[in-house]
Amino acid sequence: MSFNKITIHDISKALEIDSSTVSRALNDSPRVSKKTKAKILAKAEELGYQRNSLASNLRTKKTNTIGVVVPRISRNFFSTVIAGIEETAHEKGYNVVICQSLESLEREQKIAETLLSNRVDGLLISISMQTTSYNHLKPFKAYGAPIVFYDRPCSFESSSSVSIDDIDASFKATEHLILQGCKNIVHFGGPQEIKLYQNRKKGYQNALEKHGLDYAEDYFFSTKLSEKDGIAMAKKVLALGNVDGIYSANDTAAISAIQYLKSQGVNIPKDIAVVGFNNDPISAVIEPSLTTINQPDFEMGQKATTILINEIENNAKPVESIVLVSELIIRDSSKH
Amino acid sequence: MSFNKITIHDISKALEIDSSTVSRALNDSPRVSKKTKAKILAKAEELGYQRNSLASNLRTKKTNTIGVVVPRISRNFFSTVIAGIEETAHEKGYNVVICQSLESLEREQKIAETLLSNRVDGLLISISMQTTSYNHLKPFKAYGAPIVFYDRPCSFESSSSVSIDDIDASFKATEHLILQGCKNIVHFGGPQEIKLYQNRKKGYQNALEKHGLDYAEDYFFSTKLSEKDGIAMAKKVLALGNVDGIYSANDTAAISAIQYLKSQGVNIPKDIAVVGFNNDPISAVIEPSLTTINQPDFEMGQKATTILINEIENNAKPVESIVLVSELIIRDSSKH
DNA sequence: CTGTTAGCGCCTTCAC
DNA sequence: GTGAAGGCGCTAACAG
Repeated sequence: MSFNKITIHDISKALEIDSSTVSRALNDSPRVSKKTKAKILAKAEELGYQRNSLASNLRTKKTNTIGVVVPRISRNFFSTVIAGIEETAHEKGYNVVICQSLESLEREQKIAETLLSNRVDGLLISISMQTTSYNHLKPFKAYGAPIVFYDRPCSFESSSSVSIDDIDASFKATEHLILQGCKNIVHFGGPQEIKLYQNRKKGYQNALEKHGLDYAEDYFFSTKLSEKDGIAMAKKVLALGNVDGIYSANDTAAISAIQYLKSQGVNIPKDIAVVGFNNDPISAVIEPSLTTINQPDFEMGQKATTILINEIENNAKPVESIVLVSELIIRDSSKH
Repeated sequence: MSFNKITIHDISKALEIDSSTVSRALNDSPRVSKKTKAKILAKAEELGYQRNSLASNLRTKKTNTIGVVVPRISRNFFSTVIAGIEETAHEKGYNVVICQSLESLEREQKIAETLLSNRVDGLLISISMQTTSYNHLKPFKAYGAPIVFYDRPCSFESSSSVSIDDIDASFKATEHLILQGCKNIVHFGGPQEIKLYQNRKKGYQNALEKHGLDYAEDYFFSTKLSEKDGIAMAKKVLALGNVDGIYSANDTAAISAIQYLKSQGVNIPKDIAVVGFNNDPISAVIEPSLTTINQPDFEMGQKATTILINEIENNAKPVESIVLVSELIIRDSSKH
């Protein structure tokens, strides 16, 4: 098992050059002559030297790594945010460590501990649905590692957060239906313990109010975001009889609802117009009649990362709360 | 900026107990009396001590971390594999670092370098579509860090690989259509530079051959796996006129094709039966008429991780190639 | 430009 | 059971 574990000292010995010079050369320091630099790099290559970042990071107290905590990578919304995070991070010379909390506080706590013990320079986190206490995040601040909350804002000490204006997006969506002439608009909502879904409901109510329409309890359906919810709700819609508009806070539900309604002979969007979130690129292909709310997800990843790196490198103070705005993609306005 | 950077020495001083004992206590060594252990843990808590894994990993030459390279986390297939990987890894006390190559060799190389320099104990990798040379993986072996290839096998030195028997899955899918009475079966294939899609085509051809059906070039459509391919292919199917079965190597394409065909008045599965891959849980809801091939994706993640950890911990020699088998989920066999 | 010295925070012999 | 000493691999003063 004589494995190849070459250190700068091996290069140093082989060349009879001090290890500190070797270190400088490997870090492309300007304080080493081109000639020796070349010699060192050649020898490193020859011996199959592989830098040990653990040692280097320990010494410099910097890992150039950002920890990212995400509820679930498989959700298209989040994987797009991650893409934005990675783009900006790599651009600025940072690595990214992605961890899934799976909406579990316990996992989130464990993740936080590992990330901190591995001394990430900063943390980007979208807290789990279960998270109500933030003790597991305090050590980061105590260590001088900034935290930026994305998507799910959170009033925790002084930390930046980047999120989407959900009330505004919902308001736009609902108003769009109203302006098309809808009078009986149903809202497929999400779990009301979550701020996000509270806000979406609020935007819906605001739009109704502005246009003099009444809010009715039985026009609000709470879903658990499962795939089958759409169908169940579509059935309720049919039972109500007079529904002419649906604003869905969840694309999965909206799509299966449309599918079901169509199979029952309902004409979408003529009979019932639908607005939902376009979190899945495939939904546009599958369901072109769905007017969608386009969320600035990628942009959110970029923005959050930019803010975080600024706090890491320049000790910038938190910007508190940045809110991004969604836009409506209207594919079919031929209602009525 | 007086940040809280407590080390074992701070605890050591505060308690007048040597740092080596503190270290032992924090690692729950049996060679420390319960009493001092309790005292140390209490003090650690009190001072807000946070372990520095960089130092500890540097010293022990073990990170208890597995590097995972995945082409794209947003693909449902891969995120399920990752779920399997994480389950097994965490069970056995390992952390997981997930990196996306985005099908780029250049990124894959950079990722490999960072993972190795951070001294992951082993690597799980599904190589990018661009990858043909494996020089970036050699240093892992030189370092004694085992590699396990998952999903996209790869003959690289002696390394284990876990993959799915694609020929078998395709054969089953096609045979299922034949046994239902289909005679003119089209295959929606993937890029033929990729082994996976070659194999899927081969399984399709094998089934035709076994049942005495001819393979026709114009019944094979090569897709680039984009969302729009399904519709384009559905149009070709209609142009052919006599197609009564579709075996799709890609669920996205299959679903949009079905949607399009239905919109053109085709009865699925009566007129044309379809079998595709169920890589997206939503597809089952959206398109219940799609008979699906259920891939052992989660299982693959678990298996690959088990093998890797075994190689890491017991220096087990590679098992070369493990092949997992898919099963068919028949939702509607009422063809004709 | 290069070498000397010291130490990041932790763990692990080896003593006692 | 606990302490003393040394070093994992690298880098950052400080010299010269």
